[in-house]
Amino acid sequence: MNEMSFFERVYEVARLIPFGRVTSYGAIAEFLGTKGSARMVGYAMNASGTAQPRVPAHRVVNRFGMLSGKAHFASSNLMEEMLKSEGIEVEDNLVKNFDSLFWDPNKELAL
DNA sequence: TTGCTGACCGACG
DNA sequence: CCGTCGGCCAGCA
Repeated sequence: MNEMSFFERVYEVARLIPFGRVTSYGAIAEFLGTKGSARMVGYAMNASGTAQPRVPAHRVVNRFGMLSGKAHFASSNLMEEMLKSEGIEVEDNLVKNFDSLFWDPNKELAL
């Protein structure tokens, strides 16, 4: 469970996101120890489409709870639909109750 | 090999 | 308040 590439580590954390919860790129980056490299997390998500098992990239949003990566899904509305499917309310590309739904790996996992 | 890019974040004016 | 810029660093041409 090591020797994994940066991408795989991102996927690992992303898969740990509970159903109906969301987290941010920065939170994952911080958990991985590369806080300033939140962009890498997003970049990793870009390749998550080929990763297996599938990574719930739709549960990963930016710091404001905005669906910044929705444009990278198969359909522009797919991300929002998936979130709604989990009971997450989305309005104008923004996750409602983001503060309540926010899942911080640093806190929840807290090794 | 070097350089550009990027699903972000925080700081600065 | 709002727009702009730099930094972070792993992939890819």
